[in-house]
Amino acid sequence: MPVLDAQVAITLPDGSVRTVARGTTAAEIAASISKSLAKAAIAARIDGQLRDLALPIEQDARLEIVTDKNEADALELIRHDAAHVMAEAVQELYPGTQVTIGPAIATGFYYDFARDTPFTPEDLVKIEEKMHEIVNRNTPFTREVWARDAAIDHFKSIGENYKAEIIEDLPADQTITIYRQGKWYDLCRGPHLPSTGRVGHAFKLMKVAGAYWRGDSRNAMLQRIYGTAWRTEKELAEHLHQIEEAEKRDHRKLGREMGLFHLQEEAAGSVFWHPKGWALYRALERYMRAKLDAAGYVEVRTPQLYDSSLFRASGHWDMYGDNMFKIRESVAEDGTEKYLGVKPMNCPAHVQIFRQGLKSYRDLPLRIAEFGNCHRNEPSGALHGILRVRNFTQDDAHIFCTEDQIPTEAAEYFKLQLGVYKDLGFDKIDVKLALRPDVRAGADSVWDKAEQGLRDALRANGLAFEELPGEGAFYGPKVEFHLTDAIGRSWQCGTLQLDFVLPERLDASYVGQDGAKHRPVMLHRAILGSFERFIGMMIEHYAGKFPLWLAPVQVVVATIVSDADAYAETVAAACRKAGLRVEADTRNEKINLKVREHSLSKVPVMLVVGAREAEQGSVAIRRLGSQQQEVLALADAIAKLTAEAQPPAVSPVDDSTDSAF
RNA sequence: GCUGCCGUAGCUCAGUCGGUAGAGCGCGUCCUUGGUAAGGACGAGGUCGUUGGUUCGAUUCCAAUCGGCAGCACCA
Repeated sequence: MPVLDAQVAITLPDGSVRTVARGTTAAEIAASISKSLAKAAIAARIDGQLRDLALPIEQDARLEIVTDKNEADALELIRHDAAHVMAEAVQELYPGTQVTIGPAIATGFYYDFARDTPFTPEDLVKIEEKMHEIVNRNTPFTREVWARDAAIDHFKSIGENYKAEIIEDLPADQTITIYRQGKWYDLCRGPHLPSTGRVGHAFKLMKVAGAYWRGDSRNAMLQRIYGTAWRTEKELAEHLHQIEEAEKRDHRKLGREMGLFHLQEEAAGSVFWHPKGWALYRALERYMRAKLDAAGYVEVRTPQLYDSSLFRASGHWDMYGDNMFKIRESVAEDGTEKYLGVKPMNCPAHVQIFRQGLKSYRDLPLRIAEFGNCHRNEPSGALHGILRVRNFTQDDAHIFCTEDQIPTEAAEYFKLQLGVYKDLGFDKIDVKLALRPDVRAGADSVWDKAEQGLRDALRANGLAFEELPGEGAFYGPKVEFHLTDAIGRSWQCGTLQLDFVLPERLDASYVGQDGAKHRPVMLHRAILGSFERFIGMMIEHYAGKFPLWLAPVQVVVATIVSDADAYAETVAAACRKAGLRVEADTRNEKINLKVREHSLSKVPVMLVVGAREAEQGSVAIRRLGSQQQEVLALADAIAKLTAEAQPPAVSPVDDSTDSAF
């Protein structure tokens, strides 16, 4: 056994080294540095690991004293401890409730409880009060190491079966630690703050909802209480304010207020696009079509209904049959039923187009695009406004190419896609690579190749990415593009999927230079994802205030006096002729009201006309959000607005694109 | 799909301890012609999500069902 030094060397962040007795705690070292640091200390970072202040240091180490200035660490600790405080509060108020897990999350924490009676909003108020009480008690968190079997037996004996189960499933070499706060204690890996008082009072319980034990829908449903917690009351207030701001942007609310679309129960999960919403949709579609044309895609249109045999062959019938809309077409005399399926994606259809006629390597890459209208029978609980619907249109395309062409095609796609996101107002994009799922088609060697292919393509294009094991599609890995919106929320939109499996299953082939048949590779790709979802997201991103080229109504001509009505119609007609989406507001209302209403409905430009403008043949331009007005001659105003309303840098349509059929 | 909550006028909501309902905004008509974020008066509008049950009587109580909201699960 090696002889242990009685002293250990502690390296502080400033590079200085202190020699202290073995077993000295970080708290003691902080105290030796300064009184104020000892007071501010909430945890320690020992060799990069966040640990308890009270943990004895047994060997040479780098040490950083964590205070609430270290935002990420402080929030993590406060939230995690708030979860413990909440669990204590719940068990104190509602004996018999079992605790399970309670982690810190992005803006707060939650704890899952097993209890037969549902928690009510009134219960949350009581729990919150009790939490404040526990924080005021300021009892220290203390760490204990328990023997595994003893811990299991103990938790079973007090009826905490979920806890016992958690311990049973911990790796054999894991130290079982228990944290105590006064009379209450919980199995926990730690670390924790020095005492409950350090949690502070900047927390609030937000909601209670169901959550499956271990996230598996086959398991019992627990009750999850969510809370938010911050370092200061100010941070808490800011967060609550941000939630209110997000609610104001809700696309369901704005969609109604702006007259864009509606949903109704007779067509749950499908969108009724109103004229204004459809104008927006068409503007986006027109832009996308021009981008695809310029990028050498060919556009197609494929059927909605297919014999089930196609989806059986592709694998979708088995994988996703429960979420497909199926129609029984006939029953044969022997009882055999024949089914049709409404297409839930476009890939098998595009393979059918590829398969028409013999394809040569000279035809590749073949980029088949479709604004593909799909139906998926999403579970009722999944539906959400127009963000998650049962009928949607993908900006879908499948690139049939050779393996050699993958890097170039991927690069072209990245370029196209990042340009589109930029044009649409998004410049923060996170890239993720979703790897093979447990249930999948295709041999592992094929998956190795596909995954590596995407990694290579991402690296070659300088895109940093995070890997997500198990998240890929059943036929191939996928690159996901997550956009960050104006208020910092993340939305998964585009994907690029590399697929060696479907061409095989649906027997797609081309004749190579060697005269033999070869399998093409398929790249599945979408930039927006679906128009419905993307538009919903854009409504929230822009808070309804779209750039001029996308705005559902670009211009409103508003009259001040009814004597200007005829002139207003002239102005509106001229705008319309120039291609602007325009409305004339000649109602017998005051200009104040008109300005207010059109401002609230986010119309970017108002052309105000009164007797003076009618007389001079001019318009007073008033921009949304500005009090300024600019009086211009009608022709000048139209020229100016028309120029501004141009969609961003769309190259002209290239009609010479080779068609393979 | 699961858990919880909810479904009253176009919208936001109040109300009925069981006796068929109200407000504001919006809408219509009229007055007002007003220069950049709400001018005024009057009026119309609801079989209280649907179906069934309990009851003399249900929008109110119960059940089922459909839909919505939050979260979970799912998301080719």
